[in-house]
Amino acid sequence: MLLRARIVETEAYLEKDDAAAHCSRGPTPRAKVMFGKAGVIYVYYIYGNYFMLNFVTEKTGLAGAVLIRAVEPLEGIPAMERNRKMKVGKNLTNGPAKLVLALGIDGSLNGRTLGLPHLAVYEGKPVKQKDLVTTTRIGISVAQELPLRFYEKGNPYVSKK
DNA sequence: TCGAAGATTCTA
DNA sequence: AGAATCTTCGAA
Repeated sequence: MLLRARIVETEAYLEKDDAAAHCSRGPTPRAKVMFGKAGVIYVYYIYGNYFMLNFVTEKTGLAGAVLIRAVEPLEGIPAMERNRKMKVGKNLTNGPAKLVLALGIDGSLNGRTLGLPHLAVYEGKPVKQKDLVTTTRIGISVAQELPLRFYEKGNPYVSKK
């Protein structure tokens, strides 16, 4: 079953001067994959229930990742709805834990490199410059002032506060 | 070891 | 507005 979706909201987590990033306290057991090479998948477990999907962005030895906060479903939507196991409507993939569930992702992808058959990223329909909105990040208690959240203006699958 | 906090979501 | 739920990490 092929599932496809378009990334419409992301947040960046940096190595330097970003206390909200898991890598800010060095390569702990959890955060060490953030110090790997670009293109590695970082999936972590949080709040006793959810997985979050990130892609490592910096070269080996430097830390950094992009959190995928929301996607627009394109193909395999019935399967995604089944994966969510509840009534969802437009809430199918409009949040970081929701999209992980819809796409059938779990911790087994952590540390693996992007690519088929498990998970691949391709260049898709670009976000127009005028529709690219930059704001502060959501759900963190430190470094809240950094403008590191990016989303497509008007897209119904962007997460709500 | 222990305890607090957490890149959230759902229900009431 | 608050609970659910358990891993992670730093301090003791």
